[in-house]
Amino acid sequence: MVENNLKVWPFIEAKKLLKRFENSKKKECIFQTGYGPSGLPHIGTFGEVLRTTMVMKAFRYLSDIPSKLFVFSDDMDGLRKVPQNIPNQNLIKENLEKPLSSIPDPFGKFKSFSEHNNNKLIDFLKGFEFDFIFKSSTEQYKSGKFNEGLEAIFDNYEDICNVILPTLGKDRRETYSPFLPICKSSGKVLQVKVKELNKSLKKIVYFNPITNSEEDCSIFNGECKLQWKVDWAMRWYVLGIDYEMNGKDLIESYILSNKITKIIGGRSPVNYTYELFLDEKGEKISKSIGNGISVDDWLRFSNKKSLELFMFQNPSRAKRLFFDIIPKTTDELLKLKNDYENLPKEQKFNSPIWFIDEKNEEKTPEKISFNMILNLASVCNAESSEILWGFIENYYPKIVKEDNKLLNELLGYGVVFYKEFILPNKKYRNPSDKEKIGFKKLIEVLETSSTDEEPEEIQTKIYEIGMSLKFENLKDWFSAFYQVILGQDQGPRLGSFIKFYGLKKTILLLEEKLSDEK
RNA sequence: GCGCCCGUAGCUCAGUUGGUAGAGCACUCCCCUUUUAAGGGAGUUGUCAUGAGUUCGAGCCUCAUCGGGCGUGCCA
Repeated sequence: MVENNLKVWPFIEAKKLLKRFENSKKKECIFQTGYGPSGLPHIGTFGEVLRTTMVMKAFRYLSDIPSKLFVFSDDMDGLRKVPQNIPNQNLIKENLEKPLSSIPDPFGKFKSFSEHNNNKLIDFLKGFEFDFIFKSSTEQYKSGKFNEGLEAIFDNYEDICNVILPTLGKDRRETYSPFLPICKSSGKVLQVKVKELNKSLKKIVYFNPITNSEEDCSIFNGECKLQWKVDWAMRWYVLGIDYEMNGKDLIESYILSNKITKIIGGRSPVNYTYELFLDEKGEKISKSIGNGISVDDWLRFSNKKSLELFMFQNPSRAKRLFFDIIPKTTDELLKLKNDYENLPKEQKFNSPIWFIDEKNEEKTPEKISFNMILNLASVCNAESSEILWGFIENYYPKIVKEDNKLLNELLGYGVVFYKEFILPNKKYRNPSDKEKIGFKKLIEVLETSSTDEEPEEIQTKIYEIGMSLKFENLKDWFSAFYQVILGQDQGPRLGSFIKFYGLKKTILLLEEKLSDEK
């Protein structure tokens, strides 16, 4: 059997699901990932959706059972703190503790804060062409779709409390309730003790500190929501979730939700715990601290596929997420892509490429690595990818631009890298009188040169200027160009540089530096 | 205190079911060079955190110790 050779983690996960379906009458396999819309989607959200999608892909290969992915937004949750990265902070402050879907959009574009963030998430995920169905918690509650599950929780109220209460601290134990009523006068999510269950009317009775009176509310149709761990269990139960992964920080929550699911007669999904992302110092990445790097950061310096590769590798191992791994991962991607074609068919399934870029249409010349491109960008004033392309073409004369879309893309990232990290750190020194004469001569020579000239010819002309000025060490003449004109100690071969940078542009650059001098 | 994860070359990390320790970067040398390397080739680098145990054989399995991270309140 081919299946025995499928050893990468998404296939191992998919096989667990196959086993689950052996004794099940279920006709559909549902995957779920969760998202808290109090902030914008971050790299953890992305990783979870991507990795779940990879399991789904493996499952679809192994099984004919239809499958779908729910991306569930907890937009019924009360907002506890004002996020620091948004406008109209006062507006949010006035609406704290209300469900996210009842808080106005501080950006003024949508009906609510959560709708804004939900839309950001959907756009974000669509940008990666994920195949998913979005689910809003608020919508599920208010439409009554959760009623069946809410009733199951209500009917097992005591058993559930007996599971949760021992895990809570003393203070919280006093106020805990699986049901959190939504205050009818203030709209806030109330964390209050339930005094009584009205079993015939399916209502809860509680003391509302806002109105200072005893009130009741139905458990149905969004009049109250469930506390998180119970909510998770109820959601598995009602939506029939078969697979959900979570970060290591949620292990305890999963165990509890698992117990609750059993109590209400459900079956917990197959679960996979992935490790958290760490920053450069080895500490947990957190949205509020802002350490580590974001999806956007990554995509400024490399492509989506490299980020996907990073997410594929070793989810069960804590990984440090900082800038240096971007070029590294990109080069691994290039290598894997180049190797993929020659893999025996059964080995292809174990390659990350099968999961992230099965068609694998775009490849790069074997000898060119992303690290090399970045080095190249840092030495040759890479203001545009055209300049980089010139150097590459010079080195690999047979290369055809139209056939190397991916390479071109990478050159673009090289330019970004140059502008971001190299350009701001440049230090230009003033030329000596002798060097000034040399540069003026160089301008004259370039002005009379044809644009057809080969790099070698230009190189010879520069060399001759150096000779005519009798530099003690000819190297100093070339160094002067790097230090005065390019703002760095070393650089590319000048003949090539001027050719690819452009004669006219080089003249302008020289004139600019000569007149800038103070 | 308890639970889980991690500790492999100077740095960042791979090491599949136990079978002679690997890669990239860095470093050294050579090639290429009418100044250079961004390139090509060769080379150096390890008490696999420590100590014991199981085994013919341990980076991998077991136990203990040390060091780091996360969880163990609330919230999600």
